[in-house]
Amino acid sequence: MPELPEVQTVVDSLRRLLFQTKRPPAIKRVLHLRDDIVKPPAGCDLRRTLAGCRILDVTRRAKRIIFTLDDNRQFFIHLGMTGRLTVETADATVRPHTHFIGELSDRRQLRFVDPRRFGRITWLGACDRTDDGKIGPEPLTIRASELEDRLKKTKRAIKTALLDQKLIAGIGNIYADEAMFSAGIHPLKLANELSGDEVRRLTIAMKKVLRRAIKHKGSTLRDYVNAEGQRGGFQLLHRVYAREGEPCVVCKSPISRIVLGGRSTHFCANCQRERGAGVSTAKVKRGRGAT
DNA sequence: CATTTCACCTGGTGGC
DNA sequence: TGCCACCAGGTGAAAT
Repeated sequence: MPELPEVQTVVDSLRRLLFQTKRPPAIKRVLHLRDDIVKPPAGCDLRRTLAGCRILDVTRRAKRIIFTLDDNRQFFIHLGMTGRLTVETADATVRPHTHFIGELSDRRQLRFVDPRRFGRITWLGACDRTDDGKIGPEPLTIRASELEDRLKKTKRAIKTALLDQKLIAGIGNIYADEAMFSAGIHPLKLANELSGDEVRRLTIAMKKVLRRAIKHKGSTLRDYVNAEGQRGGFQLLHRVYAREGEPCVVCKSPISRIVLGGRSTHFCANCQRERGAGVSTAKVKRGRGAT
């Protein structure tokens, strides 16, 4: 479930919690670890490897939470659909489906909980650079020209393309739908057929939606919380996602839902036209009453 | 090679 | 109340 804004919010809160003192915290020991959430599974004994490691930094790349340890060693946690990563006091109740507990130097605990177990802890070992090559650029900083180049190379529907982490990394189902609504682009439009203007609109809309979502600490539909256990608030500001049948906030026509590549896809058939330039929702005036 | 489908998991919801 | 089908923020392997 967590997409870029939720992951960024987790990272922000983790940094607040972990780096409040001058001395970087250490993982004293691993109190609990379910082995089958570790990648590569047979690679290394994470319990032993992590014991005594200092956490020098926590950052985000796409939907990954990257921990940088001593000697440039890194691992990252992907939250999958239902993962939570929190820092809690030792006496806090341990939730069901807790798969990792690391005891920190100040006795607090770093805990990873994930009921569906789609999340993973990936050990990267010592490396200068996270294996970036395999995933696409960051949506918050990509330029319209680069997005256009990448979209030109695929004939898939634009919605499907946005969800492809190799094409652009960090966008998931909620923010793909929200960004396309904001840009006034129909989800079925073919990626390589977007005009230059449409790609520019999409680039701007995507960044705007993601930034606003980060400001509201992400969307909590069910499980998602930040490292302090707090829910996000952006779900209240969704304009199309999970609003099937409800009136479009711009034109009042009912929001449509289709299934695309196995994923629920929400859009306004009036504001997001499949052919032609479409109507930029930013420009549409609410057409109330007789004017 | 590009694209689509499916499997991986658990839990919540709504219909009967 | 119980049972069951269906749905969910993701992604990588297998099939087409």
